[in-house]
Amino acid sequence: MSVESKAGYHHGELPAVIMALAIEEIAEKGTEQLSLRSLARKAGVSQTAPYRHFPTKTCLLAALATRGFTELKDRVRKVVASKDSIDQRFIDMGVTYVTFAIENPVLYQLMFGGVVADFSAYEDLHKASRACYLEVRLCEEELIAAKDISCDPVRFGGAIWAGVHGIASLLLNMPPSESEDSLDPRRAITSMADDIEDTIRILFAHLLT
Amino acid sequence: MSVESKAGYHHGELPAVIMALAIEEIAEKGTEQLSLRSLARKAGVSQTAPYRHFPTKTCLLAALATRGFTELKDRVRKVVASKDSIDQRFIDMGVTYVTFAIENPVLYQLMFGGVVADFSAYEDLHKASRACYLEVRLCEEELIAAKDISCDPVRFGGAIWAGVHGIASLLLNMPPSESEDSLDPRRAITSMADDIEDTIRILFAHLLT
DNA sequence: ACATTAAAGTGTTCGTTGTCAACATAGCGT
DNA sequence: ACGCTATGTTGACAACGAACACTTTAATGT
Repeated sequence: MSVESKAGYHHGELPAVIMALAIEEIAEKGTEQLSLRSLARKAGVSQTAPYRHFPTKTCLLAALATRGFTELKDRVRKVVASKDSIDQRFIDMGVTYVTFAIENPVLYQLMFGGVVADFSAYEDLHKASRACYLEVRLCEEELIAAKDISCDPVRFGGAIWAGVHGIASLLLNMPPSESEDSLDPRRAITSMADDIEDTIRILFAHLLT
Repeated sequence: MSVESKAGYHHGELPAVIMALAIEEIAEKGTEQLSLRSLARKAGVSQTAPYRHFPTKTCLLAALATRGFTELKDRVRKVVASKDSIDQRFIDMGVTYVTFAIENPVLYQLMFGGVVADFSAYEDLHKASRACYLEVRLCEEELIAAKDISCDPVRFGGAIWAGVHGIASLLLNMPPSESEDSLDPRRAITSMADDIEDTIRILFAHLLT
């Protein structure tokens, strides 16, 4: 009917709608309780319609993780492409990373929580995660070149990534009873930078002598 | 009978058997594909027998996470209780943490991967995670006292925890194509300490001036 | 303008799963 | 010996993931 698609077909919006609803439900009930059928009901379509776009439940989760990697990559790319100083760019990259995690906790958990067991089983996801990581690496390598840092790029990248990723995970998983004020990414990173410098120099350096 | 009954009842071993099998299956197929019934079949018991011990599938996952937090806490406690120097104790704590993550990837992901959405819904899990975190904090506070470090303990703890947790997550989620040699926890930590010290001093310190 | 076609959604079905209630058995304390 | 409680069994049911054949929409080429 020419009636305004009230109950009409969903055009190409169904995948986006399903994904959005999935994020909501995962945030509420967790990955385990998520059901494609209930998503379909909430979207007002047939119970098996989502399968046209996501052949399997894990495929939906993989698609969400892929979207996460892609968006994070784009955000980082913008930072890298900016005209700011290399130092500022690097800091912004860290802030961007942590900000993304806080703004998209569900996606972040799907990306790094191990729910999707084997990335290589989903080509898009595998590619996206790789592309995202390479973008971060690119920022790091620029820095290495600019600062003439004398260390293995892989190890360097690992160290930085570990720090940033650790902050993000910490902020997401922290019991809410303590340090409520530290939800600001910029504060968290500078905070960490401040303290960890002394800490690591004092402690871990011992092991290196 | 004192003889181990072959096809008899499982006595009190069923929970342990189910948990062990669950870890295996999760490692292979991921959390999503895990089924209590298949576990029961593999254990050679009735399909609903596990339900006696784990009223719900998420309860099983929560129990595994709880076990993880408890064991990690115990390991950290041993380190804290040792007679080594405070510096050494602290380093050992970090190594213990990362080692645990590498040795028990499934447990670690259940503990921090967000599969169990709401810890406070499972009292044991909530308590165990809290106890584990407090144990780490205790080690950190000893260090703060010993070194007379002038910073907020919460921020200090956060920084350290982020670093260690980041290393662990990094080692677990890293695509296997790069840096295969870095699976040794001690190397990973010293590696990070080596690089991150320069890195953070060079970069993040900029922000603090 | 129209027929053809691929994409998107529907309805139905099947095997499996999570969950539950009713029943059975082993081992324990008394 | 007796009953109690732990634990495991049996059978049942609704919901789910997944597969299939079918219908409707939108898009396209001639």
